[in-house]
Amino acid sequence: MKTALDILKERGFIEQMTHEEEITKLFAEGKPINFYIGFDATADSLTAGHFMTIMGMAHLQRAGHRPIALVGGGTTKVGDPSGRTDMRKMLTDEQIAHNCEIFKQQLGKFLDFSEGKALMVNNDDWLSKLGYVDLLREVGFCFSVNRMLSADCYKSRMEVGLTFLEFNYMIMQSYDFLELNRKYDCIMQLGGNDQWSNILGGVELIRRLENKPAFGMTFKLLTTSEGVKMGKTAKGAVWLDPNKTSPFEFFQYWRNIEDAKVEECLSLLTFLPMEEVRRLGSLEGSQINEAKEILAFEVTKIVHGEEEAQKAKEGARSLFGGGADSANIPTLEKTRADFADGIELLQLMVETGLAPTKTEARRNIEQGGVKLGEEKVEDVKRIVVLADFENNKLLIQKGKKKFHQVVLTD
RNA sequence: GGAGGGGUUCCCGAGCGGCCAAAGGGGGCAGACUGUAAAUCUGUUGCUUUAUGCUUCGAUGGUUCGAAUCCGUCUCCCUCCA
Repeated sequence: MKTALDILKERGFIEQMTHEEEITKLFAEGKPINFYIGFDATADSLTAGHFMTIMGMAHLQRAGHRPIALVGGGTTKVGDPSGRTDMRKMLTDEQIAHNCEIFKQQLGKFLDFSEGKALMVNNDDWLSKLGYVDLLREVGFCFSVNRMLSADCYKSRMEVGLTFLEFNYMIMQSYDFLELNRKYDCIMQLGGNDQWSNILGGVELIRRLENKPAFGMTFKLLTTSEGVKMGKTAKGAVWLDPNKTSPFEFFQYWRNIEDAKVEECLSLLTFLPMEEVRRLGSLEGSQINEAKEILAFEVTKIVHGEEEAQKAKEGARSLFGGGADSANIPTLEKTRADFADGIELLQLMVETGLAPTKTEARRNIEQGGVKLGEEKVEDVKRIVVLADFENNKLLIQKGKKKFHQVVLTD
């Protein structure tokens, strides 16, 4: 009988764990385990980066364990220095509270919170109430500054500077674990591998203070083969909020994943059985495109629902397959009156977001990268007029993969 | 608190009175090659009404025909001392 741990291991989630033998035994007993993962509310949406972690939680929940999703309203006020070479921008309390609300809603889509099958907490509830001296006396003596400084998450900051505020982050996170342990009997903390030292802090704190077992595990971080964190683009993160990253863009992100990462992504980001994952991952040459499409579809389905995933898939197929059905690609609505005198193509490209500025749009045209429908645009000063539309639609293509359509609405 | 060093375009980093919209690298974008992949090669990379145009080199005030470059003030960061 496979334990939840076996499943996570088989799918390649696990990077490190604190007490492997004990953890293995614990899972083998089959009793529900209360575990937690924290999400700091640094932005107004979760990202693709969080998604993998959430999948880990979902697998554990499916196996009967109880996740505690912790939203870091309090820790965000401090700012995690892990993996950063500069200090985080300070957010206002209102922004943080706002972000927390959004995180809660989004998390609710991926985990089953009914009938106490999962819990949602906000560490601001207790961290903000801590008294400085009380905290120092309660947990301060458990932390060795020498050891903290040697922790990985602070190393990168030793040269450029680390503020006392950030230095305390580890203590805050450790305190969270202690609090959850006391209140909800939470005995395990998971997180991305960059959280390893923060997690260790909590595990050791509980073991010392409560004299009880506590465990930590970290998940592998998804990176491209160059080692760049996956889920990031030049424009920023790939968001789970459809208003920040449209389902179509989201789909395309995974559709364009590099060959070498297909199997890993299928395994970590979908619920497909492992035999299927391995079969798809072993496809070679252009056949691997089939696997990429399945990956993109499955991930989009989990995040945005089956309907949106289907639309994105069809939209992509028609665009790249040369079909004419462009119903599901990003659209800009315009009225006929807007085109009375025609509109500069440069202007339209900026409005659709295909180019950030007119200069950039001009450059794209000069370099031969812009198409109107089937026509390659040669003239930088091209004016778009009603006659360019077909069935009230006009497709603008920039480069090979960026499409946007303008639709006339009257 | 004292003494030094520094803040340059998305990032790193040169420039130290005109030849600077600012070297080089990274990243991005476009083109070629392809499989909506990777690698490679080429071009490009402040903005606009493309011009002997406009706005940029931490902020501000000055010197100068002319300042990223010199001077004053402010601000932030780093190192050493206390």
